[in-house]
Amino acid sequence: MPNADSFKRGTVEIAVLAVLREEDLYGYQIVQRIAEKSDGFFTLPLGTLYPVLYRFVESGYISDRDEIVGKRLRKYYHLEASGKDYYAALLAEYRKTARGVELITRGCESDET
Amino acid sequence: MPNADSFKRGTVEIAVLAVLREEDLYGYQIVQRIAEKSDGFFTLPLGTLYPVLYRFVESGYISDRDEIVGKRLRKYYHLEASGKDYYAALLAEYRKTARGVELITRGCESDET
DNA sequence: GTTAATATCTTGCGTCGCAAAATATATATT
DNA sequence: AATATATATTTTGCGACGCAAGATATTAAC
Repeated sequence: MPNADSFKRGTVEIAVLAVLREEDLYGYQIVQRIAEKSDGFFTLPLGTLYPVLYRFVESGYISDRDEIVGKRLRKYYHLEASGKDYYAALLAEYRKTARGVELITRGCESDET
Repeated sequence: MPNADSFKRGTVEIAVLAVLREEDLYGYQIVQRIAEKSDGFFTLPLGTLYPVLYRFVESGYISDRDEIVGKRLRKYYHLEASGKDYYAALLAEYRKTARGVELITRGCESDET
């Protein structure tokens, strides 16, 4: 196997933006939502999520606001217009790569001799 | 955009193994063949290819033999049985990830408001 | 004879997913 | 009441790999 995370490069960004398209969410919730929607395939650890969120905030793709629930801080993240554009570009690029893989593997299915 | 190579992580291995499934090839030829088959999408530089080949030889997935053409050395690479298995595993894993992306982006198409 | 294509190989950089750990509150178990 | 588990944010540092860049040498084109 290649490194387990090889194929996931970039898909984490797609996943985060995808769930934020639907609703503002806080970090912990983002992880859960992604796990649900991807049928348990993407189970990103928080150490993966937060750096992505910070990068996105700095890039202006998302914004954050604090809410206090009980004594607990929740930082909600909101997808901005530029983030939607970025998401569209990412998704297009991912699919282009996926098509490339299909092309290159055509006639080389793993079950052929 | 994410780093241009993000989505290509791991796909280079798939591409190399895919073209070697069909025929023994030498390095320079592998790059050309991959470019043809992928319709120009994968244009891997030789600095990317060779380390992959060396890794594969060391893993036993491929073997190499020298051939002298004129005064020029050509190192042909041959896919071994374990390499075929590895290829099958890789491709399955890639498609699993691609399905995950489709799931997570379902209902979040980039053209929706 | 000079340029361009062919061919192999090496060095080093940057990115990013993740493990691991630190910190703190809330809920459930006993 | 004490303990364990779930909730929640944050930081540090590692490892893998695609690539740019460059070194070296042969062959073909002009």
